[in-house]
Amino acid sequence: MSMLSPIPVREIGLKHLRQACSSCSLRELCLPLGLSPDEMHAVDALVSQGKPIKRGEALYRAGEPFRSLFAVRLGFFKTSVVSEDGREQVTGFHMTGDLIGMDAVSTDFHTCDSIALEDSEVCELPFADMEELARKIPSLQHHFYKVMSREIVRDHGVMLLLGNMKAEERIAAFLLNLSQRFALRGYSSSSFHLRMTREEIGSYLGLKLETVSRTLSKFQDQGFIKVQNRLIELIDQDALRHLVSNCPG
Amino acid sequence: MSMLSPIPVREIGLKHLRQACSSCSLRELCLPLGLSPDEMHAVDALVSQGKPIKRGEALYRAGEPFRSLFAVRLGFFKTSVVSEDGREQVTGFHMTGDLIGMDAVSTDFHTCDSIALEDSEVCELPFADMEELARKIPSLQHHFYKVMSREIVRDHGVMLLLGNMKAEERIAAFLLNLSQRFALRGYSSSSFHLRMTREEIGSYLGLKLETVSRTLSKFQDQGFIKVQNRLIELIDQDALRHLVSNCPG
DNA sequence: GCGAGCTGTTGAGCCAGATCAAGGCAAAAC
DNA sequence: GTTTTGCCTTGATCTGGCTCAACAGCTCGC
Repeated sequence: MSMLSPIPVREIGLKHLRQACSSCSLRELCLPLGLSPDEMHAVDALVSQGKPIKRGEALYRAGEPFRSLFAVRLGFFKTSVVSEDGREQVTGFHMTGDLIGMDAVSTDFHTCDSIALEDSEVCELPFADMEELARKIPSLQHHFYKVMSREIVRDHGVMLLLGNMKAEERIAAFLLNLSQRFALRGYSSSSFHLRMTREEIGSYLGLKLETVSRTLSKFQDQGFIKVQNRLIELIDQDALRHLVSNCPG
Repeated sequence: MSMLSPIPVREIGLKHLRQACSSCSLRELCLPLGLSPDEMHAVDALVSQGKPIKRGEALYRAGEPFRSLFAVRLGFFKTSVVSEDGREQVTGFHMTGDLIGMDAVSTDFHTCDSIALEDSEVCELPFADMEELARKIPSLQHHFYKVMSREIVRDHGVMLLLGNMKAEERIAAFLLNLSQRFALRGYSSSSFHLRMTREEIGSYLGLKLETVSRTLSKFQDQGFIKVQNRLIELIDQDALRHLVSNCPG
């Protein structure tokens, strides 16, 4: 809760705080623009809202059968894959409005774990039903193609980061990316709370937690940011941007 | 041409060696199984076959408007993204039967370059038309979701490799992956020709070309493989597999 | 057939980031 | 309110892969 919160709560059932996509302020993040009232209603009928996930709990785990995509309504998730020999790679951090689970379409089983990093709430989009509905609503069909494509593009960006960038550049890029995503959701872009540990940041960026810690301290010494545990304040975003795009030497 | 070649050539037009998906031996790689003859015919009507791309030429480049996905019919491609400051990251190598260009759906512009590493041929799948057809053919709609999802899973695998593995493990994984993909297409899994330079391998794996070269030499010294320029022979696949899954220490 | 580039190999030395180690702090548990 | 536990920071040292450099072998154009 805070700047983003204004999701009007409308009670429909007893068990659920059931709440329609049509009245959700995150609509434009999860769904295509320009749905007619009828179409919107059809979507509402399929999506179940407001499933709570406690901090530390898994929304799903690798190997579980796939049924639904999930939209993060509130909170923060990490997704990660684990190799046979037990090494974890965080593949993404996901916040309000993000759609997750697309990797599971390929095999009908989830291929990664999705863990809540704070108390969260998700909406469930049964994929088979959505696919059927998408056949009647071209923009919905296209939307899902787009969402998956966007994930591919994002992954390519991470590959670029992991394959080419130095520790400082990675961290700077990471902070700027978070900042931008918070801004897009109406939160402050210059001051935010990290939901993940240094180790999780490191796993995502291909670094050890000590390197993450040291680099943040260094940025603080240089006056680029202020770090206080998980509270980050960006003081000089331009300096960070400069680091990301000018480092190659 | 060689073991995979038996695509019967059937002339339809004068300009094109037009050839139907319905009679293409790669069908099961590009298209869903179980299409009816009518459905197959509808697909044939949309897909234009046999566009040749010379070695070194671009199939498309980042920034170009998106119109179609492409199926590699013959040959070998690399795709790569370039950062603002000019660093290249190879995001994938693509061979016969692979579908490429999915990243472009998100913005309607291509986000990466696709370069032929040998003389190649592609089929063009106009995406808007395919989407429309997919509304009438559920399995086709699902197929494209699956293909994109598979790309996401693959990318997560690369992220794991780039984030966690050592040089030797990366190279071993790379060789095994190529081997497996050649096998799937009816080529030898133990002896193949690399279509890419050491530098391109390095870019894909987040290593410098010297490291790639050294590691291949080392594997040869250890008797795991035989290297003769771009010709690779896998002598002891188990040793390579062992490297990939047992290295963490 | 011959020279000019690419492409690949190998060596020597160096450095960014990993590893190992020791504490400190803050929130949760008891 | 104290202990526990997990998370973070910082220092010292080590090393895998990078950098720089020299050269060898192919391939392609002429």
